[in-house]
Amino acid sequence: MGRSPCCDKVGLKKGPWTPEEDQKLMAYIEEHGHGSWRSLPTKAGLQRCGKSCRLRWTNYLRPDIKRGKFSLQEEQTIIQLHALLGNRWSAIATHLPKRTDNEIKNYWNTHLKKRLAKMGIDPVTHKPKNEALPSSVDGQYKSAAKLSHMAQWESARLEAEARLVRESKLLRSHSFSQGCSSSASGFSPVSTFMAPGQILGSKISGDNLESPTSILTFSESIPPVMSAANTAENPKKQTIEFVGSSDQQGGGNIIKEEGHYQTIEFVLMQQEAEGLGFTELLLDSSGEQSLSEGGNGGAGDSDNGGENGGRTDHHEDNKNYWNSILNLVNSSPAGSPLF
DNA sequence: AAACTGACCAACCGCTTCCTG
DNA sequence: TCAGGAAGCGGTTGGTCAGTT
Repeated sequence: MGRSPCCDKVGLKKGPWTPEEDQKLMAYIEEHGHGSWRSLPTKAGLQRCGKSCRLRWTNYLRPDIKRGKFSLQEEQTIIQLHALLGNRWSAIATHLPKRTDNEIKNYWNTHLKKRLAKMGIDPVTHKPKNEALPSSVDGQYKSAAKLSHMAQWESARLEAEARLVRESKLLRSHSFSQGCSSSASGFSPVSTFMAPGQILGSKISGDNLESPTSILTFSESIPPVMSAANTAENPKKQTIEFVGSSDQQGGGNIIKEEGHYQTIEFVLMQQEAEGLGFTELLLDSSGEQSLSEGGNGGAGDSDNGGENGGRTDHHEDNKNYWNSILNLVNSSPAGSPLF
């Protein structure tokens, strides 16, 4: 595209931020908001480029950032979401409140990726490294298909969320107010994972805005992301309803394709029937056994009595893969290296 | 005590996407 | 519809520090 680097101007400082610079930036944003990042440094009296200011603010100075070690649940969430979404750090970060995409990315690269690699799991594909990719094993395909559907769904949903946020900004700026068809339960139509009202890391309070392209309607608010405990202890009725027409992207992937709709509906019905949360559904990719069932999943899981003793086909491998991830995180205190 | 090594993470770079005129 | 600017995003780099030799 040939865009000129924003930090090329002479006199602009690079490198680590000093406490004084931090102070200036925070003071300015607290008073004026960030506004245009490009013009901010001049106004705030900083010898930095706008990009650097934005990064410093979003990754470090923002008051709603949680720093420090990742909890067990956060690790679990990252691994699961990475399996679904790949390196879409910002998308993953939307499900980890108070964590930045940069922090998650760093944590993945320095901790989680290595753990998976040492387990013999390809951190990119989340498959055992020695597993031949083409496989005709029925169960594996089913699992893969299910995951794939969920990934598509999640991907489309994220795009819809982004669009919704943009629309909400637009609506606000035009003082446009319109009745919202979302249920009075306080459900924010944007997320199956986030806390109600929390959109892409920011809060939209009060007004439940409706996406013109797709609406996910849940009978109740969905518990925060990947809260296995929440979903397991408190399985809630979840129904999905797509309303309206699709546009050219995002949610259209789902709404246009009847088959996907039905798949999602089916999966959620199944989930509901089994009392499983999304986490369990994901982890229990074979659909045969819930990982959250206490303690059976240890190293001895593969010789779990009964089925075809000693058989290690792809189906089994696939199932055990997700078991192993959860066992890994569960058996390892957060922050203590396993290997 | 010094040199070396590896882990960690803040910050940068450059590409992509979005927005606006 | 298009071009250019602004912001977002993910990959990568480089500085710092702790542990080891």
